[in-house]
Amino acid sequence: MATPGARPRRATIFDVAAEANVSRGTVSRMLNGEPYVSDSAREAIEKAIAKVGYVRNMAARNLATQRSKAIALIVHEPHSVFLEDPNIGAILLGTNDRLSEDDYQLVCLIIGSDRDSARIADYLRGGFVDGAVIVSAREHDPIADAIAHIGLPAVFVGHPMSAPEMPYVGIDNRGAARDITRELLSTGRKKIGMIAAALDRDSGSERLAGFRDALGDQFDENLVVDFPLYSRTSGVEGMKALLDRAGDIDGVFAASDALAAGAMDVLRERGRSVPGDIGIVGFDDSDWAMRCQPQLTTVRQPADLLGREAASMVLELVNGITPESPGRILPTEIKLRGSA
Amino acid sequence: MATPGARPRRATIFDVAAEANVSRGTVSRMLNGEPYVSDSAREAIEKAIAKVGYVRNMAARNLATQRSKAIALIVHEPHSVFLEDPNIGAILLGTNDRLSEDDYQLVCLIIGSDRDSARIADYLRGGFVDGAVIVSAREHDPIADAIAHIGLPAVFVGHPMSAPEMPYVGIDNRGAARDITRELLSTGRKKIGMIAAALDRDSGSERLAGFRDALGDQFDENLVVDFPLYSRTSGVEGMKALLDRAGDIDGVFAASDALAAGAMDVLRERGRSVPGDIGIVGFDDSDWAMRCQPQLTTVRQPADLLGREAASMVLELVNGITPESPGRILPTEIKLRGSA
DNA sequence: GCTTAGTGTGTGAACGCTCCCAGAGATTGT
DNA sequence: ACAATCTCTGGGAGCGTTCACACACTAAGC
Repeated sequence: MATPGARPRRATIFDVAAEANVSRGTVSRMLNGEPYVSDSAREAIEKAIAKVGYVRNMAARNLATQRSKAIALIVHEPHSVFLEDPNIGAILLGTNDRLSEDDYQLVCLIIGSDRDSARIADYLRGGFVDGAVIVSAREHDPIADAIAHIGLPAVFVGHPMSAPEMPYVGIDNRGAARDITRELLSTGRKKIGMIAAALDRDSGSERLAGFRDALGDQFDENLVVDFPLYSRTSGVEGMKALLDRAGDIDGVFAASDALAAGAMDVLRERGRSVPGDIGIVGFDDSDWAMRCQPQLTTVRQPADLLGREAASMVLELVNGITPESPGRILPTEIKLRGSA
Repeated sequence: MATPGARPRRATIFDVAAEANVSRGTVSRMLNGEPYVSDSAREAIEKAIAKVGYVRNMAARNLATQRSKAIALIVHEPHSVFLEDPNIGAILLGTNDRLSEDDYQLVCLIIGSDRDSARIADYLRGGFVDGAVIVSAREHDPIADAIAHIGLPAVFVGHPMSAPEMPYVGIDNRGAARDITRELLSTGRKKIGMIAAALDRDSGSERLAGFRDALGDQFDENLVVDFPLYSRTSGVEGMKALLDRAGDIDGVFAASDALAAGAMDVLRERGRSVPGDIGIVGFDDSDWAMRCQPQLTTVRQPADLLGREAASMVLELVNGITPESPGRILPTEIKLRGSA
């Protein structure tokens, strides 16, 4: 119904060629920065392009070259987490920055529902993108399977347990969790619990493993609670549960800053002082950490660099370079603040 | 330098046609859900598609149809704001949801630098998308100009002052600011200041105008401070400045919740009680509002619906339907909590 | 003066799809 | 029984590129 826009016909490479009195081959070579274009031709083409207002038709180019110069960023999170999790935003920006250096375009695909999953799998198959960066894949993620099946160059942020052979970039969640738990131990805490989350993801289960590593014999399964999401509300629930189980608990490792923030709210409500009565440490160094009172001792993870590195890797894959190692681990850093 | 992937040649519509013993015309009709395809043909084609593993090549389709079934979401914000502002995420998700209902794909384009601007303008011209939703355009935004020039169907979230004739969806910032300021007045405050921000955007300047409306004669220019960004740090600075200018100030309208949160941190530090000594109201009803102590009285704006509505409008435009009114205003709601 | 190599240019043939038209065959109306 | 209509199908043309090849011209090299 009604012609869409009825925009004037766009100028094509033919128009430019005619205007510049050269052939389309020459125009194409010039456009692609290939050698063997004389100065006079170059100049005439530049003038002609400006005159007829030519811009490349990417659909045609994609069809002819069989590539799109676009990379997908696939985020698989329910809406609430997408909004709350600052890491995702930072990864997004890091990826975008790196891709733009090579004139690749980032295309964000958000999986909220199963319906999204199917459509996005089609999209990936459809040749719209040359590669993908996948954030926060779960175990048995249908998208991860689809990508493997299509054979699309892809890099995971985080190390998916269900596809350990795929290229990934991540942090040493286990080591970092171990280190920050030791930090908590070093303040003399005796009864330390953990609010864990997202055990269906590598980050979640590794952080728990690191916690266990640090505690060794002292590890008490009863002092670990876990939740599906790294959210503040889970932190609230988790802290309440821990206090119920052990009123004399004096240290808590929360698997994310948001969890820690929720936990601290509960403690404030119940009149327990932090770090006096109980020490708390988090993970992420997100803006939650700075907003807590006292500010949170936590693990800083370089989210933007994770994005950059993932982008670099996927570009390598797209260009047929096999990375020497399938995974890259970026360093983390403990940020000592007041909460422990 | 190494063949990219060397993936096996993908099945085309020809392969399907051959396998099903029909012509590509019939396959195409079937794929596009057109009438006049016999049941036997349909069945044979379905089998053939499954057998050869066919998926449409979108680049080819786009070239033939001259449309892409994709809509761009253009976010023009420095990185820090992108990460902090919860509205952007909600708009993003709302837009994505609406588009997926019509099987359109959302493509996020983030403008961080000028370099991005140029590349994105090219991208938009390149025929990758059929339309665009633009979030947080500034005055004299180069992208807005580019879009107008290309003639791409576009809808703004917020009402850009430099392009008032463009379709947009927004809220009544001025009215809402007036209402919440009156709320503050109704608690008996006498000396009310405002921490304004982003005056180069409609949201910022309209909120200031609404504040002025509500105060009428009592308006005191000296009690207004303004900042470029709606950020917590601006709120900290702003509150300090206001206290310097008028130590007896007893009410503050912050143009965003993040600003209000910063202001409340300063007040806590200085030992002023909220809402006892001073009443504070914000704007956005973001998660900042719930995290403040006490929780913030604020204006709820339906960010996800803004996204949905913008998506609906751009889909109409793409389909050649001219919206009856150029702009749509969504209702806001005052959330009374404890801060005023 | 004849090959050889290096530059620069033009053109046909894809790329994989949709659109459109011609036409076959079945069904209906008079 | 013949025209008119409706349903379904096949295939040519075109979308705007890139790519590979053929060719023309120039400048050396022997």
